[in-house]
Amino acid sequence: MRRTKEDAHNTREDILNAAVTIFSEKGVGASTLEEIAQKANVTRGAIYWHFKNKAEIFDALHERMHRPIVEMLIEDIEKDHPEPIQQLRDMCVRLLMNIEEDAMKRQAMMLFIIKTNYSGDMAIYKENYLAKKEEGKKLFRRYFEKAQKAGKLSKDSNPELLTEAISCYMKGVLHEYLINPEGFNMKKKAPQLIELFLNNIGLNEGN
Amino acid sequence: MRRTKEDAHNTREDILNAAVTIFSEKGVGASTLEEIAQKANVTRGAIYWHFKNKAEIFDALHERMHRPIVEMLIEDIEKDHPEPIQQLRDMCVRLLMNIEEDAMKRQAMMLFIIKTNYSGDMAIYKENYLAKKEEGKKLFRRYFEKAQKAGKLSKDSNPELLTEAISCYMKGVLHEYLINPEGFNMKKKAPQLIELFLNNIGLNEGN
DNA sequence: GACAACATACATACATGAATGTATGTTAAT
DNA sequence: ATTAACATACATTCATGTATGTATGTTGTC
Repeated sequence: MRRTKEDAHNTREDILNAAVTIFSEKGVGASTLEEIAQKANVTRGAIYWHFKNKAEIFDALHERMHRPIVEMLIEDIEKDHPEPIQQLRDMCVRLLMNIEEDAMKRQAMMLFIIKTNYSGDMAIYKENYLAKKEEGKKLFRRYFEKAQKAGKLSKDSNPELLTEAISCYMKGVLHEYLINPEGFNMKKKAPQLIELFLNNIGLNEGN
Repeated sequence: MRRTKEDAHNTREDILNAAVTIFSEKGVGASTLEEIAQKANVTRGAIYWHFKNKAEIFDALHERMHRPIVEMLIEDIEKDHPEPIQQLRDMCVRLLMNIEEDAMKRQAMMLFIIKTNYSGDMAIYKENYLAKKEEGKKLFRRYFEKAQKAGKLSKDSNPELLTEAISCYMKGVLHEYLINPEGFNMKKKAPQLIELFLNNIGLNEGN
């Protein structure tokens, strides 16, 4: 039966929210539309009304789930801070902690780093994933550029390489956490791991 | 018809080798026994003669694929070296390079880090994965312990934390490489990334 | 040594269930 | 009255697991 536009919008949201949960638990490939429908309290017919297939659901999720994390970084880098490396350090710790606390962000990371197999039907989304990853790296890079401009990074530092390194490290820490959340004490480890790495960057910090 | 024991053994190996390739391309969940059978030039009947199901193939692969990497680390750590941190540095670089060059090792990493969704039927293998990961970490730790004993690590260093850090970092670098091998220049980046990282966590050469 | 009986190592055929996509029915908004 | 937003029914395909067929290695008996 026909519903209001608001009801239809809510149904679509329910489907997407259900999909996030199922996808991030079971992986995209092993999730069925029936499961998603049940989780959303609708039938598969409703899913097919709103989306062409599973891949289109994934597509709809893609941007919306990256956004909060990207926005967090953008918001932070645009703040004035006398010590950009310290700023980056705090940001990394905060990001890791926040991913643990905020289910939406955690599911986003789980979905894109662990639970999506970018081959077969999903291969077309690898470009999206790589683009988003590159976007995140550019944001990290801005911290180093800011530090360099402020003279807080030694002359022989290479922002490109530092960006690459912190990206790898953050991904590694996240992967370790996401693969076994109960076995990884994020509150304790995030500060330790990040400080260990970022402590010696720009040894003229505070000069 | 009955074959020789050697023929049967060869068939089993063909099946396992085919499975590695298919699994590491398509992911375990999206691989079918028919594909593996075709790759191995046998029928599904042969697979069912040798293995109960897909999971049992995965099980058979588990130990054998970790072994070369673990052995590489064991062999290295057991060598006498006056500079254990330098030794670790070289080992990390060599490991990354070797994973790029050696298809077996690369497929192993691809399979266990990227292409296996440890949920559903595969959830029972998560423990195996975590155990192997822990084994690798213990080997990394031995470098730090060796360095500490040789007085090449400062008194306030924490081998546990250093082990955790290098493990996360190596995983991050590998993940970056494996998700997009064509876009990652391992020969150029591995030495740079490893040197930068170890320098920044206070493991400067010549300490 | 010859040969029959048995069993192995597959190949092929059959049975089934699950998931997807499409068609059709229903009902309420517009 | 029309049509959107679903729910339900139908059709199809695919992958898995099981059953059966085939032919050759192995072993025991004569």
